[in-house]
Amino acid sequence: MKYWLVKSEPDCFSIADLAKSKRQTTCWDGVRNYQARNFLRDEMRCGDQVLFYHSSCEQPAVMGLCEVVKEAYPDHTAFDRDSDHYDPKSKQSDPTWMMVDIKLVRQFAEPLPLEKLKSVAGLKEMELLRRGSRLSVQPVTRPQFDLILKLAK
DNA sequence: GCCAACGTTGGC
DNA sequence: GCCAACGTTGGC
Repeated sequence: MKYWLVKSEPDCFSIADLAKSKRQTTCWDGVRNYQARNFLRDEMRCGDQVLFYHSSCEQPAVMGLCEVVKEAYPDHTAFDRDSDHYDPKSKQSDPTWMMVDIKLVRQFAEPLPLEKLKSVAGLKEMELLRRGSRLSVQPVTRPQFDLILKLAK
């Protein structure tokens, strides 16, 4: 099993929005970065555990835990002229962009702020904390993942 | 294939 | 709103 962290701007789609979604499940659309796409497409498997992170907001934080419930399939928003994520270069016959479905497992009782993560010795190597890191879908190691769940209690 | 210009991300 | 870091684009 693998472990991941995905970023979302809460103004756009928050963990509360996920909690309100049908079956507490959403398609993770709009990823338009090749490295992130490759993780989604090539490595994410059903049952993988996913940390849900709020970015570009007042308090950037890990908000809860999700899991992958559907593996990669074409991101239809890339074909939609009216979508913010429209990409004319992605063709139905050969889709450039993919998405997975994730389901909420549980929201943390308290957000686990970025500021806190920075102070934890065992998380020094996290991709999230790397200077200039912008990956919106990123792998998390098992020890990092376990530590974050422990901190979230 | 290089690299400057530009656009985006995301913390602060 | 600022700005550093990064990714992409496109001329050459």
